Amino acid sequence: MSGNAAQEAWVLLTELFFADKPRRAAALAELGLAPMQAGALQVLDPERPMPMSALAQGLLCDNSNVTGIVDRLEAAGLVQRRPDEHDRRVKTLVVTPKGAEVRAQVGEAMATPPPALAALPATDARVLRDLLRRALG
Amino acid sequence: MSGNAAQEAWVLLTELFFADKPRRAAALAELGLAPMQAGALQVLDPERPMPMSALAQGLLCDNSNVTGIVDRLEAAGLVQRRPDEHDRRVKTLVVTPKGAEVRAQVGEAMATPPPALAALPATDARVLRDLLRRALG
DNA sequence: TATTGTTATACTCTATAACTATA
DNA sequence: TATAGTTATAGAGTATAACAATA
Repeated sequence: MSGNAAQEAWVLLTELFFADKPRRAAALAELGLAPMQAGALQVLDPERPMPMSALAQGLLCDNSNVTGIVDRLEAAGLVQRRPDEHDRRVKTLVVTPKGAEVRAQVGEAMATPPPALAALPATDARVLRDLLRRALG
Repeated sequence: MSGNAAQEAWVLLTELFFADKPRRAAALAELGLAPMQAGALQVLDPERPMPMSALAQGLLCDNSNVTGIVDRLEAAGLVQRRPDEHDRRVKTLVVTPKGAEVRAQVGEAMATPPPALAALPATDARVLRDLLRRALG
């Protein structure tokens, strides 16, 4: 069972992610965001308002969870609920200018690789990136 | 800023992890464990009892968080608190036989790579594993 | 005085089911 | 009937500060 390279790689990746937990938490705390609030901002597109249900799908969670998350983003002035023009059951989420700013900061913080990756020789980094592009492509 | 291979790789890895969230949640739900309970079981060593504080360190969280997590593991019969022999402030955590069983199941579930990784050609998987081994030392 | 583990408090996230208003 | 979003409820994790027992 231990002669599986993909499995070993996955375990190593899990360790890499877990070790990065404090850095992510600190970065989000500095922006005043809880994890799912940050995730929601990333899923939302400032240029393309989307319904609550689309956000739930993007966050891989239930519609009912999204209500509270959006409540808090709205209270922070980062997002607004707007009635949909065609279906009056739907509420469309608009990212405010301030929300777009914070969103960019979140994106930057989350895209910063942890030390172990940042320290990779350029060749290795490219090999890794290309391999992942192919795998997820 | 976008010409950074390590950064792109990190973003792809984040996506890979995020997409795997439902699978992990389902696997743990089947074992009747919440995420941090599963993490605690992984950090604990059935052969080497450790203090609460060591578990907190392993979980990268505060001592106060561990109290509740261990309460629940103990209620489930997976772990026991035992007084330390040398320092009466310390409580030592012992994994029960049932705990060791569940721990192994958690380990197996978490080591299962997501589809995108499992589908890698053997050569790619080895390249990835070796690269990560080097990066994480 | 410092440390281990607990308690208290307040907030966030999760899962489920019931509810409303629309369709 | 079915769907979008909300509400209600209960459990779980988080951060912080205060606390008791022990060192």
